Amino acid sequence: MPFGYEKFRLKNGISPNTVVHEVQLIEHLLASVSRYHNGPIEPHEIRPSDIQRFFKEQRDKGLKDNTINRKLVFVRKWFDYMWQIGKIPVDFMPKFKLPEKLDLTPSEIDLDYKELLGRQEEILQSDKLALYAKILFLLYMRGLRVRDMTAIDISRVEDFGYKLRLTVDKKDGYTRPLDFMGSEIPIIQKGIDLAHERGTPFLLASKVKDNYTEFQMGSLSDYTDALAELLGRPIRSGDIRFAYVRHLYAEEGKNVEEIQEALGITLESAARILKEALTRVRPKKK
DNA sequence: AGTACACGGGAAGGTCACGA
DNA sequence: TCGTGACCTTCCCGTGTACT
Repeated sequence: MPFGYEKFRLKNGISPNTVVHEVQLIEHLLASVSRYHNGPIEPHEIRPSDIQRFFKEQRDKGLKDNTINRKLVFVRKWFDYMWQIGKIPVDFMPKFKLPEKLDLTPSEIDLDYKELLGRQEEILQSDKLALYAKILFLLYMRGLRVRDMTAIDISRVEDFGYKLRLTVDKKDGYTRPLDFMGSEIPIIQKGIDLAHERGTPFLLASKVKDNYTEFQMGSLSDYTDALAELLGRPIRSGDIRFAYVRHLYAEEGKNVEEIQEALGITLESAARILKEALTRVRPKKK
């Protein structure tokens, strides 16, 4: 809405979800500045001090540095657009600095992959957990990112008898083989059967207006909450992903190339993730 | 190698349909 | 009509990758 920004962003292929947040932030900013000046303000009248004040307000609300940083980026982006379309004569945002430096260092991950693995059987056999919760657990444990879980195609399954292989086409174009063995097989098989029954190609599906579509993000918490309760710890794909990579390296002795292969990512990504995994993940010491 | 950036993950909580 | 599960919305913010 702010001066055609929404359309502009959408036209540039930015996902609607993101645009909504960007626009919202800009609207908040404009409202805040106008409130302070006791009346509507034109974009070219906005001063760096207005931005400073806005972010002080944001900070006082208790927002984390990362959020501040992200919002700062949104504001920058909008100013650049406003400058491009000639609505403001000068764009001061590239030089804009907040009074305090933002702390963007990621937190430590307190997670022992081996311990989690030790509880897998309990999860798979639990009669308290829905099928999807069990399938999700298996996917999480393989270090999948959620966005790669939501559209797993069951037609890409191979049955080797002793193992079931699902080939996942990831959103970034790479593919990722997932092998399931032993007691994992009946769980995945049930998921595949259910998908067939529902007439959908997705291992995990959601019903939207009487049609089964790819899994909806919002349903995720139903299952991860149940898992979290049983395990007594939150289930976050990022954390488990890092713990998994650390496990592959430190416990299974895999090298970077093998990790790259296992995750279906580039070598650079594998190296970076491994580095971060080794610095951030703290498995329990007994 | 460090920083900037794009945008997707996920927590919280709401709504709605359905069966007991 | 109450509980439950499936789906949906909103908002905060962390992660992966591109850029310099």
